[in-house]
Amino acid sequence: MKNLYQAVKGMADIFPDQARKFATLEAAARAVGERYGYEEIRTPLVEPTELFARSIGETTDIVQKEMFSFSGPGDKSLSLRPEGTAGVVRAYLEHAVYAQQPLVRYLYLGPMFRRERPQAGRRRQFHQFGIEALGSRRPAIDVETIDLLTCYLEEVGMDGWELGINSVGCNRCRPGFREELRLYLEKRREELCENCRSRLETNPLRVLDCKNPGCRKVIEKAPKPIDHLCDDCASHFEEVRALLTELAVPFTLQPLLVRGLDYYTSVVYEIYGPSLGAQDAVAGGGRYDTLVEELGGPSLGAAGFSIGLERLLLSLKGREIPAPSPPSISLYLVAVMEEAFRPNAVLLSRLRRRGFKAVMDYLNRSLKAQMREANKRRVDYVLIRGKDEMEKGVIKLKDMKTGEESLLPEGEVVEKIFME
RNA sequence: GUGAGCGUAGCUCAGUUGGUUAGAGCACCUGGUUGUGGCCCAGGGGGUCGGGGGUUCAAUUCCCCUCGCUCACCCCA
Repeated sequence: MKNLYQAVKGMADIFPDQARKFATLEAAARAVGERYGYEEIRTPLVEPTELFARSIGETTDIVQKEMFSFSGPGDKSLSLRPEGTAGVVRAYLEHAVYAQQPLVRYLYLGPMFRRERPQAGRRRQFHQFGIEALGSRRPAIDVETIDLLTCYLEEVGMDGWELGINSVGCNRCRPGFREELRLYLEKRREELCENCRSRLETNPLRVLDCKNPGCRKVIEKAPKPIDHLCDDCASHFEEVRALLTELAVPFTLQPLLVRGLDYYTSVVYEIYGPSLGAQDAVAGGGRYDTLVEELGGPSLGAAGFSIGLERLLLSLKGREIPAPSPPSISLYLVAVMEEAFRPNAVLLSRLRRRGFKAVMDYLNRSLKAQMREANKRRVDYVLIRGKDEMEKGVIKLKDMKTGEESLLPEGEVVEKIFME
């Protein structure tokens, strides 16, 4: 058979094997989130393109070339969300949550979309778990989110991660720094890659992040944001580091760390995973103290992070990821003859409602084939109903581990299983 | 957007220096017990060798184009 259709490039089908793992990561996210007081919020997958352009930044790669955009009603441009923060802040403002609660903690889970060329650890549709704390400027909130993140990593069994942090300054100190950096880079313009030359005009901070060897050399001696912080930013960053140290959360200062989303201010950080190769950033986050106001809301502090589930799974590869729910006793119902099919179907429903994991055959297969299937499914018990059982008004219960069989009235099946 | 690699069965892959019915392992189905699983045995289904064009008596194999996938750059989760 030839396939008439195939999945859109970069959009993966997630089959049960893999879906189980996602479910586990998601369950852990909610569990850890709850302990820290973060509650789930679900916002639309589609938002006005302008929302993303305003928040993430007009000049960022994400906005300039990675969004799935299309025209909605009234020719208004809409986009599939490339990240989660913009939508959460939009919802927060639209419903004036700030007027009801001075500090809110949100958690979100779901697919994000970016139109990049797919490769290891990168899909066009990928999944993130994210956290947003809106309403406080205290360094302790930054630390709370980082603490939550590292707690989550521990919870899902990841080790070998590294936390890199930096401060990129706020609206007060950044413009001055940006200009100083721009002047410095301008002088050595010839040594920069083409990409960085255009960044010079649009977003000079991004040059610090360039991996091009030529640019690296220029960057070495470039002014760093951390040396140009205003007093507020400097003391904020100091407090964050002090608290992290006190909590024994290991981190390294990375003066060149600048995030690719423009809304970040002050403290930023990334988690690097082991054995991830080129795409080693598993999670990223930071503070965004001006975004809420820029989107038309009150002036208040906020911080958050997001973690990529596909990448987390990649760095967890080879590791046991526990099933999200404890396995229950499993049964397989065998009908030896057509007349047994209906009573089995009825019993099947009853057993399921009693909490058993139970299935039966719907392909009119032979007894042998049904037994094979039961075995393949590794069920604990098989219930067999054929001519003999029908006549005697009983059903045969077979313990697949021991091979032991017993005849008993249907009503006693449940008791019998629990007794053993 | 740029570069590289790869497309043979559901999966993992062999093979064809151009030549009749293209193979293996796993998976799937049936049977070996008139009503019983695993192991074993026997048999079976399933491929226009990614698609199109060219060269040739003959192409899955050679050439060209195209599509798809993967990886890397870029950027990010």
